[in-house]
Amino acid sequence: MKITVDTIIEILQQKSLRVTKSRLSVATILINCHESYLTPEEVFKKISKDALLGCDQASVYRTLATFEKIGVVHKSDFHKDAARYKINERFGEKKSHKHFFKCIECSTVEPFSDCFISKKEKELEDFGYKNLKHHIEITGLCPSCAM
Amino acid sequence: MKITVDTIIEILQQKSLRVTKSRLSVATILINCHESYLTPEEVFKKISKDALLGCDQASVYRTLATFEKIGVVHKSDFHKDAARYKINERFGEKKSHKHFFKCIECSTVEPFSDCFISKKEKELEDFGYKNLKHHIEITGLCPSCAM
DNA sequence: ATGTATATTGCAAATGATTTGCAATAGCAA
DNA sequence: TTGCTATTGCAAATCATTTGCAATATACAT
Repeated sequence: MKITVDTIIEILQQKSLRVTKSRLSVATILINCHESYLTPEEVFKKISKDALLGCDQASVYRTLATFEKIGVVHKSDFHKDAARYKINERFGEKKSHKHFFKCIECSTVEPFSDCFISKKEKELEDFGYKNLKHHIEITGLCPSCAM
Repeated sequence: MKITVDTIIEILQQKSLRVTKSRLSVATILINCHESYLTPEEVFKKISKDALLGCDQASVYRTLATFEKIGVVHKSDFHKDAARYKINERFGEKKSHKHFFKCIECSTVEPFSDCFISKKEKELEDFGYKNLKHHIEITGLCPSCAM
């Protein structure tokens, strides 16, 4: 099933976590931005712009950490400036992931598709590892910086 | 060839970068710790303990950035708390890389071998990308946290 | 060797993301 | 509605990293 705010409410209740305005606000923003990773600050700004939503910046951080723990979002540490979070589109079904290329000269970050790691994950799962997500970084010089 | 302090001196001169006490100090520490990734702070502390070496903490950061730019070290952004640097054992010959597994519960980080990404890198090289290095992260729950 | 130009350093202060303490508040179960 | 306590908002604290700037050291030409 595709994740919705209602799904998140259910998951919170199931884990005995309270359904609060802060959590609903963060959930709403993440679900409306399903296509991209957002920094905590971006989430906070989007919430602040919406009259129906509201959440303190510190609580955005706390909520994102909670959401990561319960598997609702995927956290990426690749961008050094700030963490990025993205909703797990298909919570409980499939793992979401993204691959990036980062140029060490101009810092351009661009995503690319294709994935060779699923095999490794299956291996780890056999050893008892769970909820695996992966992330591949390739750094180097992009064509324009390489010239 | 295996990299040495002398190799680094040559590379610096070749790039018209000055050979300074700070750079030699950082180079010495990195080469003596070829087995592991070090944070800038760890590099700084090791330098401070050695009577023959010396470098301000800010210069450790500047030097590591310089070394990354000229390809002498590999920088890893995987650990969120601080960046990690490791000497490129075989500068100019082969790319170095490391794969990690990080448990989102206990934060244990453990390396694993095997690499599936070389193919993707070759593809990127055909498009003009250069000096490619890669890094694979798998996060999730390790066996003891998964129980 | 000596002088010169400037890259690099050390120091201290600034930055900026993230975390934390704590009192006030709001979910939720009874 | 009441009571318990998880969660919040606010402000201050943290902590890795960066930066401005004057002092210094390196590399190169004389």
